Amino acid sequence: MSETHQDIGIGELARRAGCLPETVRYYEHVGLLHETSRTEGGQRRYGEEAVRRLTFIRHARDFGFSVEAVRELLAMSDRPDMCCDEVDALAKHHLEEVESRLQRLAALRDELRRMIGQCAGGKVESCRIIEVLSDHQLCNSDTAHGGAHDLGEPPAAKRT
Amino acid sequence: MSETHQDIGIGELARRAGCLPETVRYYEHVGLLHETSRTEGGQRRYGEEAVRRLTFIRHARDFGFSVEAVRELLAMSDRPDMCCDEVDALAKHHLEEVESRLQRLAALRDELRRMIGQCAGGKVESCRIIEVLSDHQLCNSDTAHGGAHDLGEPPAAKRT
DNA sequence: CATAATCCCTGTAGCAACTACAGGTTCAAG
DNA sequence: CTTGAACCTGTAGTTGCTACAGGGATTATG
Repeated sequence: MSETHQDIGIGELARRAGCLPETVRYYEHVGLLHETSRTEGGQRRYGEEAVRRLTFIRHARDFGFSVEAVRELLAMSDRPDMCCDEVDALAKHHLEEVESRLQRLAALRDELRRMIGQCAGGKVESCRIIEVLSDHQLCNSDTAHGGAHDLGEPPAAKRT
Repeated sequence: MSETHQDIGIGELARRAGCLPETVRYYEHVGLLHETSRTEGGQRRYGEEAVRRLTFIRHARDFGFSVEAVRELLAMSDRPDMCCDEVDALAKHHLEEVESRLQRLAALRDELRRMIGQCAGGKVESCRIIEVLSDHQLCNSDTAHGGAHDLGEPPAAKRT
């Protein structure tokens, strides 16, 4: 029966959405979260609406939507009367990207497997892995893993 | 019959390995490429060895190896007498990461497809996509796409 | 009421792995 | 000798946060 209006702090908000207070301030900074009311001492206070909005953001991010895409999704969900074609288009576009990343990642996996499978375990001198990395010709160019830049490296996600 | 020693510039080197001069300087800065000889005017000159090394680096990066991993691979390929077990281990570890990313990406794709498939195309108000993003309960928690942080967003790769 | 234990504030710097300038120098061709 | 391309260094931007530093606010306890 408490906490119905603007009575939770940034830490509690973050906890409820599964992120850190820093992330909340970051979202405010980049405009995904509106500025909220403050206590006399200047500390942010939030209500249920903020919890929903932040949860939406986190969830969309979990789905791999970029912050820019989330901004658009939020703008759309703020206008319930609008036709959801744009939402649909955004999601479909995102799906295409995910599928393309999947394909290239799968090709990469195959190459890695092949490479590892061919390593006989001797000296580096004759290591198939080093060889393949040295010479592009040696790998299956059909499945062309044409660069992994956009299939993403683990950005070292530490959860405290 | 020319360019056998140290007679190509940074631009040509970059072109041959399929990257930008800035990238070459970056690799030198972080120690993947050794410092090279300079002209009297201070411009870098490279030879075939640099081309091979840079190609190796780019190829390993294309395979998704981090710069740190590439550093290790380079160190190993610099000692041909060593046993290639470590190379093998590094590649296998990388393969595992790729496979785990693949799985999560596939789960994500399934969720996206489901979400999009359920969108009936009316108003945002009743859009299934917005609903799913708003409420985690609505998505298939079994295939738990537990956060896409480490499956990677396109880092906005613009090729000029 | 004092004090300690948390919380929270702003602002800045850092991560990966580059890319993109700005403002100046050098090189190669004509 | 002059033009224009290539090159130099150094710094700032990108994405999406995370991690401080050096304070102030709030809350719980003695």
